[in-house]
Amino acid sequence: MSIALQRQKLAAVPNAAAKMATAAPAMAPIADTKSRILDAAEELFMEHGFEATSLRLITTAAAVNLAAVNYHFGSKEELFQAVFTRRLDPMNQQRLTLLDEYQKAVEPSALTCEKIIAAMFIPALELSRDTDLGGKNFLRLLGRAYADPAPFIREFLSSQYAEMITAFRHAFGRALPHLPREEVSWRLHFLMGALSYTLAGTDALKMIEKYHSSEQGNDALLLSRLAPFLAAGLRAPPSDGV
Amino acid sequence: MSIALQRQKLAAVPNAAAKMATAAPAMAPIADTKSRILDAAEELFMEHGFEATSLRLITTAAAVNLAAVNYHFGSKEELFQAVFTRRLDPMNQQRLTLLDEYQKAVEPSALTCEKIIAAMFIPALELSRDTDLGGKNFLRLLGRAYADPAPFIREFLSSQYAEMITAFRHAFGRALPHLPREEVSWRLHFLMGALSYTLAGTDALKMIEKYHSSEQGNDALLLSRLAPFLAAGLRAPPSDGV
DNA sequence: GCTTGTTTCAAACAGTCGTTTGAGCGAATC
DNA sequence: GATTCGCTCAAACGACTGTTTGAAACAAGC
Repeated sequence: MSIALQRQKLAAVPNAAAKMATAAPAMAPIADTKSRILDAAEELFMEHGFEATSLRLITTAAAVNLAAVNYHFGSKEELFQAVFTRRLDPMNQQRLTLLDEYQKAVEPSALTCEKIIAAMFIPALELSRDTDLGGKNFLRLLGRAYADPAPFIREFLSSQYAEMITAFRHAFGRALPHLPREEVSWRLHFLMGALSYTLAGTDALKMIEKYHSSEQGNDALLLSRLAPFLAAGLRAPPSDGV
Repeated sequence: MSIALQRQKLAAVPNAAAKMATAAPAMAPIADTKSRILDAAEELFMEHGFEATSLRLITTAAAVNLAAVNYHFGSKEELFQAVFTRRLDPMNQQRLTLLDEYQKAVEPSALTCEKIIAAMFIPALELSRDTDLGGKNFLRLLGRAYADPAPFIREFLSSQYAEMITAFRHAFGRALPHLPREEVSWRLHFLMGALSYTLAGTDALKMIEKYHSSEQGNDALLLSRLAPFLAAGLRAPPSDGV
């Protein structure tokens, strides 16, 4: 294992350089091995889960050799994490940027709940709209991962989310000054639940198909349903203890 | 496979009779093989998921022979379903009974959203309070299963839930007559999301520990946080399209 | 042309998986 | 007392798992 990792790490920088050099002159539309593996893994992990997806299934779908996964990523677990970082990192960064942008526009007052919710959702929705490569697949995969108790998944996700959650809890705290901080934490928790469940489940997609047969703007529709529901919940009077 | 199933089905009734006969005179506290398997499976499926939990792990934890699972349940999938039916069936039945009871008390007017939410949550909370055998384990397992895309899990769950969901959608429709039926469906969907995420995640338990160090009535506390949030969301003015 | 370094390949590794088998157990039935 | 029935047991089945290996393929640098 350590040998393979050393191999990969040593290879990393020269590999990237070589990729750039060949990518500039040639306009071959076929993705490189690493990307093909990531794409296939994203879809298959979503479909079958982590444990039930074998490397042979992934490498066959990606049309690469079985050993390529261990060569490029080190292990199956590291491949799984790479699938997440590729999309999650930019998405959470975009959320923070958007939140900051909204905040600056209304300074020095606080943002409305609807605005904060939009800052959380729009990057996720844009990702799912980005159909060039399985955005919807990824959101469903993400929703699955939330419920996965595997330690390496939970630790990885909470570290990826820590910064983003902190910023949004702060924003909601400012938007809801009458609410105890503890209550804010709880409601942010419920909000994340409704969000991940909606984005992850196949039910939401079925409902969209049922009521609005494949028209464009499904994601905007989803937001327009979800935002009023959540904003009203956030603004509810605090519970009076037990 | 079919032979094992026939075996099991033929054995079912005489087995139960023998159990009753031996249980009456002897007061042995050790559960029978079938229950021990279900208990161990419930905890281990929750901890590791379906695919990552091997039958050898389950049978070792239950202190029974490896072949006992296939003998008593037919297959690993059928064991998984048996784990769910044991708790889910009574819980959903209790939800319907409670909803009916509440409804009769206020006839002919409609129930409040809070009452309907309580009818959904109290049976779940009572199950988690039932510490004699892993109630909390089961709710977390259930939350995981919601996000699982395995066809046999999804079909099984939606068939188990169909009757309950229909009844509650009807009740919410009566409680919110000004809301379009489509909007009611969406909000029930979001409600289920916040619920399952809260009950399934380890985060909720951590938050309870953080704010209220292991006092009794955690479940009531959870309900008192969740109900106002959800009820306010349900009563929000309908969204005005996109 | 030769060497170096990066990537791909077929093949094998040592395990684990769910399931099946047939022998054996104790208790109930005739 | 012999037989049947429900149940448990150790052992094995073939299939599949993630990972490793050493040899080729290929392009870049001297």
